[in-house]
Amino acid sequence: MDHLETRELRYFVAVAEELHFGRAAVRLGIAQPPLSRAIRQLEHRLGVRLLDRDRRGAALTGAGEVLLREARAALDAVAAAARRTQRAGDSKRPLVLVTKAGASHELLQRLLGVLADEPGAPPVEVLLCEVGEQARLLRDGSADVALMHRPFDDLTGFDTEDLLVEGQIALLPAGHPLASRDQLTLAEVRDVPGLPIARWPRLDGSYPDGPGPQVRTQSQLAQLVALGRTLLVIPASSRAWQWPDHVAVPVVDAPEATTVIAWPPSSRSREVASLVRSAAGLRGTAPPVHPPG
Amino acid sequence: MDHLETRELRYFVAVAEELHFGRAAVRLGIAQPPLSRAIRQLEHRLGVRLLDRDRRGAALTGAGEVLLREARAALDAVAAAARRTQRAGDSKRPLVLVTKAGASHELLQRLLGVLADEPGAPPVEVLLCEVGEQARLLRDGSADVALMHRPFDDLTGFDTEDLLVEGQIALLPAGHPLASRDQLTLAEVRDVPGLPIARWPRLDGSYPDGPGPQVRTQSQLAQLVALGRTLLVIPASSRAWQWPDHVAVPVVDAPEATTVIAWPPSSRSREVASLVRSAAGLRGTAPPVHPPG
DNA sequence: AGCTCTGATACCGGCCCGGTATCAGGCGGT
DNA sequence: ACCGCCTGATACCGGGCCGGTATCAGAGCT
Repeated sequence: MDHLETRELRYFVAVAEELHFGRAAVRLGIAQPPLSRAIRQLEHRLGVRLLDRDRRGAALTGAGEVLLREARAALDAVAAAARRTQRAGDSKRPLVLVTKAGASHELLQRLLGVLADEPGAPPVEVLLCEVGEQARLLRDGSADVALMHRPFDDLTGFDTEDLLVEGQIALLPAGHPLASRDQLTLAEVRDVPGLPIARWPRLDGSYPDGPGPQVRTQSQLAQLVALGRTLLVIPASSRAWQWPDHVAVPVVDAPEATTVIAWPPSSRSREVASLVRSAAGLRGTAPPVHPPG
Repeated sequence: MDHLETRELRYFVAVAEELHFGRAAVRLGIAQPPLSRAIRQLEHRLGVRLLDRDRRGAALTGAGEVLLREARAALDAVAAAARRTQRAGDSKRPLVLVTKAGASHELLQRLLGVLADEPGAPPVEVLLCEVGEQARLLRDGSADVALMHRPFDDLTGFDTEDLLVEGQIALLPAGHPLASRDQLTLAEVRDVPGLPIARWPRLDGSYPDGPGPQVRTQSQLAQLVALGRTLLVIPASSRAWQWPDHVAVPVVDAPEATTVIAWPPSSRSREVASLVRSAAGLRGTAPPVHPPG
């Protein structure tokens, strides 16, 4: 058996995602017949049936599901190789640090402040992304390091260093009965009448069933809270993006949220190591969870 | 910029490892001119110089070193995609568990025993490898799970579950003065006259400098100990491969060794999950470190 | 039956990969 | 200084494979 080419993997991923040869071909910018042939060759090469063709499209076999998952990871690795190599070519390129927009704002500010003061520190470019995108940007080489949050983000496959452990708060619309409380419990927050928890898209882009509004970005979420349509429980440091119409109330029994700095285990460059060291130096200097007074 | 193909990565890795276009071409089974052209195209495509050509061969640039590391990881991921897909095609294929030959022998025996008794457990094929090979076999899809040892093995990029924490022992030639001791300390074991620590090959195949003998396999090592040429400090459970000519003495202040079960984060199949669960069920049943009596 | 939508097949042209032959240049030996 | 020798680079050619167009085959629907 000789080696797979990324072209074959890209073609397969397109078909597996569209479950339709014609649409996949359009997405790839080629015609349908060569695509059918390529998939057939791939199946023959691997000796495994990947798709069950049908009059109304195609369906993944068990092996096809495995290959879809593996192929995505492999393509990310190849893309990462290209991106990281190109960035290694630019001498004195900045490191890219990615974080969820709005999360861990104080920590990030302090980190950037420390780096600005240190003469030897590498320049850092901050890339803000939406929820759940950090892992992909880190995996495919678009970013060098990420601030992520345990237990919310998927940290598998990364090296991490804990930076900050904090409690969580409920973010409520100002004026809501619960907003005047000093503290809340998870049981009180769950199933609040008229304030269902918002629903995030799954990895495949579909939404779970439920009563809450569908959201895709944090600004959508922030506005929905301000409009009195939903509430959320988030790490205390996310208060940074609190609106005037928001009220934050500590949730005393919520699991602790840990902010970590994460990087791909393969990229152990001096610059990344230095950045991680600077970040680790901030550990234990968490601001108080409750506002003073 | 369009996409890299694995062919280009394989070619580059060959050249980067050989540092010689001619030898790399032989290894790849192609002629030298197309290889030179392919590398040149790759450099042009990435917009980065990867190799400094020279009258006596080639040398990696900084970007080249990055690409070598990344390309190896990417090629492993692609190979893993192929292997895992093929194995997914065989219905009721056994899971492959890889471990260092001789390590954690009792734990492995107990694990296999438990799995044999459980009716729903997946069949397991055991693959024994040499030191440091587990990570690669796991990464490239040749194995589904591995028994590895912290802090000795490189666990980056894998999900793990701790199975067994144990002390370490010194394995000495029978008849050596230290062999009659009840226990030893690291300081005593270090720099024993006439018993230098053996040297293992680095990732690139070269050996570090030092007085000890060069070894590549555990059986070489075992024999060298029996011959009175070296000593080693290993987890207590590795006594399983103790020879009659070996004597094991606990090293009281050696760092603890943890046996973990590891698997690629991408392969979260039911079978792997079930195997990990069975293995985790053995936790805390470590045999005593000191032989009874 | 006929339309439509699916993927499969047939065939052809162009590109790119890989081979052979050759070149260019630095180094070492006598 | 000459000549081999080794390095990678260049030139050119042939074939295979990829991708395009045209067409087929079969099932569901009206």
